[in-house]
Amino acid sequence: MTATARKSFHAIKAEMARRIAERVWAPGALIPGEEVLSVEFGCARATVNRALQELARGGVLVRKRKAGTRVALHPMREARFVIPIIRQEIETKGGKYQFKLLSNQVEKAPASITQRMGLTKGKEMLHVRCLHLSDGKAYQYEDRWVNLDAVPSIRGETFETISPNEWLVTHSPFSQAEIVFHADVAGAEEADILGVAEKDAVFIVERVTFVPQKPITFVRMIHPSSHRMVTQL
Amino acid sequence: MTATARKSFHAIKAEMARRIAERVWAPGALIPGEEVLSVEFGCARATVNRALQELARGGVLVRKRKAGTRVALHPMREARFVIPIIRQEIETKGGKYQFKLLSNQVEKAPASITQRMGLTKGKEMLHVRCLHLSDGKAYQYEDRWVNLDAVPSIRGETFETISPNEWLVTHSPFSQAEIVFHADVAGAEEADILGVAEKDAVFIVERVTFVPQKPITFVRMIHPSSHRMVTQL
DNA sequence: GACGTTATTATGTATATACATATTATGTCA
DNA sequence: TGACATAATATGTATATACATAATAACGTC
Repeated sequence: MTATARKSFHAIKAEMARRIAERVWAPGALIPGEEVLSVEFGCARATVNRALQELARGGVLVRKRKAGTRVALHPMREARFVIPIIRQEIETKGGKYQFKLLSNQVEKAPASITQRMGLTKGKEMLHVRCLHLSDGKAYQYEDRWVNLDAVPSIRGETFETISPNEWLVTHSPFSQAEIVFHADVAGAEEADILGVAEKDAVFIVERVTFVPQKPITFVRMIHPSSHRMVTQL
Repeated sequence: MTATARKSFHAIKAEMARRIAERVWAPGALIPGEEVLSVEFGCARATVNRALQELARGGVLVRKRKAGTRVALHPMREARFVIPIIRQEIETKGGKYQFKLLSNQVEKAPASITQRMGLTKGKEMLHVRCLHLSDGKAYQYEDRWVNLDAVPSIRGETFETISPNEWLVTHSPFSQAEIVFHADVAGAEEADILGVAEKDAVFIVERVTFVPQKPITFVRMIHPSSHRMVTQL
């Protein structure tokens, strides 16, 4: 008991999660303070604190100084999913990854893009379009605009061996992003590229990445309706 | 300096995040050890450890015992979104929430449902369908199946004042869930209920919740194509 | 009783220390 | 040289202690 039985915060966290799941600690109820729990679990307060903080960050507990800790009334639990680079995503699913460059040129960006990135209308940007395939089948159509002021060195890149996705990941810093998911019907061009029927449903992910005050890239990723985005919690 | 300048792990984390974002610490590079960093930042190793651990959990760092800490080569950053209860989601967006119960009865569940939940084929389950509205406009069509063995007390509920969503959140435990997002075209019934054209795109979220070994509920939530799911990271 | 001040209290964070654990590097022996 | 035991090392975790901070409760004044 003195040697082996050092309680880890993992065990304590799990036990507390169990109590919440099984309603030993009901939603909205105030749970014992850290001091009390540390005595109950036979460990230091810091250990209980770590367990409680992690649960609070997961959204199942709500903590307030002086007021104490209570079980979240509406467990607005957070779903977390990883946003891997597309090649990894495909290879993880067991597919053979390939990509096809469709176009790569500097153009005046349409208002819908510049507005989204907070840039001046009609700005010249790099426009790259490519198709990512899994086992030879269209998996994602990527339509990307890159702010050349932020990443000037991308200008000469041919993207023959590396996708714009990976190039940016390894060559450009970024610290913030906004991601939007939605559904739409495929336009004529999209349908043609993805090899689906026009007006078929598509799953769209749009992402703007930037460092503070400086937009880097806007990308619109379009998946056929067979695509599933899955997460566990 | 002695009193005020106690470095918080927040500040250290931010500084390290900056170094990663600005490529002072390049992708794949090994960064200094905790001991070294604690000297540099003038704080305890535990403080550096906490900052490093949080960054590692966010996916921008990869840590391995003995091997050290390095900047993630492919920042598989995780997007985290909160899954609030639908009423909160609508009210947060500034809409007036209402819901309409469409049906509520015990039926034999179709194979697609029982299979998804790991239950025996043809099992009797509670089938509840309802429509959530924002400012009077269809926002989400909810089609739910509840395992009566897991939540027997739901049998008598009329859902006149509370939605099945909220009822379950407050009356049923759950510890795990699987969530799937995808796009599809609206079927005739869905289109009718949501008030959109048939074959229009819809955004679908499906969720199975369960406690270990015991499925609780399967819900299919269908949004019109105007729906946007947004997250920042 | 309304209102502002002060005490109290639970959580939040920092620190020094100690030991645990995983993994790599090294050294020894056949 | 190769296999295997051993040492070295960076991170992982626990603990006691101390102080910071936010929010409530208690109190006293007007």
